[in-house]
Amino acid sequence: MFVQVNAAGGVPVYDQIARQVTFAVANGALAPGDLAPSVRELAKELAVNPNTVARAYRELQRQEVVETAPGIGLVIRSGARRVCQTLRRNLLRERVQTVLRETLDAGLDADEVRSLLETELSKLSQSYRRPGESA
Amino acid sequence: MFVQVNAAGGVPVYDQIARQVTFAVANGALAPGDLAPSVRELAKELAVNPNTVARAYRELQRQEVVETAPGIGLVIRSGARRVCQTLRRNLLRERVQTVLRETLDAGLDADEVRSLLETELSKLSQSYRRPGESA
Amino acid sequence: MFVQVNAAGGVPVYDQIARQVTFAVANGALAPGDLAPSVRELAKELAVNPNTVARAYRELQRQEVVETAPGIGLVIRSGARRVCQTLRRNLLRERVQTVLRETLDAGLDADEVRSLLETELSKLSQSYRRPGESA
Amino acid sequence: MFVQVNAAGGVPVYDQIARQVTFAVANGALAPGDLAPSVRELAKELAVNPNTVARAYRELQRQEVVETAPGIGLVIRSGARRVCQTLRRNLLRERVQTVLRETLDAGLDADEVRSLLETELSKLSQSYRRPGESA
DNA sequence: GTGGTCTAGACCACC
DNA sequence: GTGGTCTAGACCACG
Repeated sequence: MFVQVNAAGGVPVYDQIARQVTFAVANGALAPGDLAPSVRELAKELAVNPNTVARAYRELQRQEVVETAPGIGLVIRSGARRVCQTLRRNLLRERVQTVLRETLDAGLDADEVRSLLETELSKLSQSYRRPGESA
Repeated sequence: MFVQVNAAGGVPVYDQIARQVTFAVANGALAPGDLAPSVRELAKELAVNPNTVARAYRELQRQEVVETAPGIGLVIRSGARRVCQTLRRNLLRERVQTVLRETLDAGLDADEVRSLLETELSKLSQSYRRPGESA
Repeated sequence: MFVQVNAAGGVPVYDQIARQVTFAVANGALAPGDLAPSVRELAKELAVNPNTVARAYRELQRQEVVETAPGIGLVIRSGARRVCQTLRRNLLRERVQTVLRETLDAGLDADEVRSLLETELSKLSQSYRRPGESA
Repeated sequence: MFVQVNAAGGVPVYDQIARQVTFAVANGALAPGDLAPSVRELAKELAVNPNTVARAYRELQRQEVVETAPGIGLVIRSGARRVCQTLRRNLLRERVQTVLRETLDAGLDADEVRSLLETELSKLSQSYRRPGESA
């Protein structure tokens, strides 16, 4: 499955779930018309309270990513891919801005920041050549 | 003064204070032997409860950045500069890693991440050429 | 319950609570995976402000004894037993060294110290054969 | 000089001074009729606020260890030696009891405590064969 | 004047 | 229900 949660770290579980579903749609791993995993199934798999999964889906519904198909479940909406790509772009941009602001607030200049970023990026990007491959 | 807090944003105020003092020591704006701004004074200046400032200082004390001189105030410890530089480096590295991991998890490849970072960095770094100048 | 506080004596209440929980984990009275007594419950039982208990738990969290399970409570971490045994050993050793140094600074020689310790220990140890029995 | 203070460690400075003078009298290093070091002189030597030294002497006066000899200074009173030996005994006994209670509260049994004490005592007592010799 | 501790009570997010 | 944060204000010891 494409979703995994990390209870520690302060990030709300429902948020992690919603975000990962959004990313999956943006990537095409979930396509419009597909059924999203059921609340019970996903809750069981993640060892998480069903309420938590339900809340994640509620967010996705509000953002027009999924819709309920009565008697069937939750399906990915037709316009979801574009929506999710936008959500993803805005989310990432905001996160990037925050962390860049932090480095500049700390007193580093732009080139020190660039070198820090490149160092860490080259370290990390190796493990991500084929994301999920080893998971 | 070198510290300012932002009530919104979810980051605890006591954390913002502690971090900014740490950065000030790392930068040399506060030197070992100096008295840190008093709890009451800083609380008044930031329009924040003294307990919140006290909590920030408690963290700094635990990290061996300041020590209490009873009846005098809080003084920057002798080894503080190195400690703060280490703290700053580790903090920034961890934040950078987190956000990079997020972008890669979202399905971007390394070059897309590079371009995103460079775009945002060049936008931001202009305002930081002389930090505080326009504030 | 395994914790009781003594308002007099100068020892901070939050410290007494943290120490006693540490000892309980070291003894096995609290095992990894267990839920620590809730902040509100413990505060009520000890007739102490919830903030004070929260502060004690904050210390324990910093020492990696407990971790917060959001919406659930505080759980004893997996490595906690070893950590607490180490904390206990270091704490006691330091306290013993301090008091021994005091006696030697006071001008007593080693044998005078031994006799003082044995006198007091035999007086006290009787009440502790079955700790809590007479309480 | 027989007095030295340690600002860190939480023990009030005035307390450290008073206690060390008490011990010096108990040992005979200061004898009845001797002049105690003047407030200014001692304050300067210890790099401490004169108020702090004054407070220490106030305590000693209250405990009938010293008395003011107008125009001369503070002298050790005639009965001081016995008084100081009693003070010392009570102080040490109380400190010893406290730490023993802590070890027993921590779950150690009497023999474990004995072994802990003996280990630390033999380590420490070596440096104290001739106290102050290397200072 | 300084910091440290504690109480009381509010509000938030999460489950 | 849970913990986390913050405010408001009191009291203490120290210098």
